[in-house]
Amino acid sequence: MNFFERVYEVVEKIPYGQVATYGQIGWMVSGAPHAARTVGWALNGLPEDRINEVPWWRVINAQGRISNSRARHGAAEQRRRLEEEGIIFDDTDRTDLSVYQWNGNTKEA
DNA sequence: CTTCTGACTGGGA
DNA sequence: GTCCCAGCCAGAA
Repeated sequence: MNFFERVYEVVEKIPYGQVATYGQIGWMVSGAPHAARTVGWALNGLPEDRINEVPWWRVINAQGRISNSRARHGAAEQRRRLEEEGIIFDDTDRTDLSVYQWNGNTKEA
């Protein structure tokens, strides 16, 4: 299993209405505290056919903001999807991680 | 093998 | 609060 696939699997486990940070994903898949960049890079290589099955839009940075400005789909679409899930954005386009951040557990919150 | 880059992060200005 | 700089991991050239 490649690092990419592991990232995708973890992202797929993010529950509806919740988000996870790149650093969090990185720690879960590789155990490295600073693998966040690699996670973003992995999602950057996310195949188009997996766009609909991997909730990449639930992955944001540690600041609670969207960093995918350079991504293909853009931050606008990501924000729109998150808002549809009930996630509220601040005036500075930030979310409250203390409320929406995924605890890493798929079974119980 | 070495070098570069990236949807990040944290600290300092 | 925002902006800029240096460091981290994993893959591609």
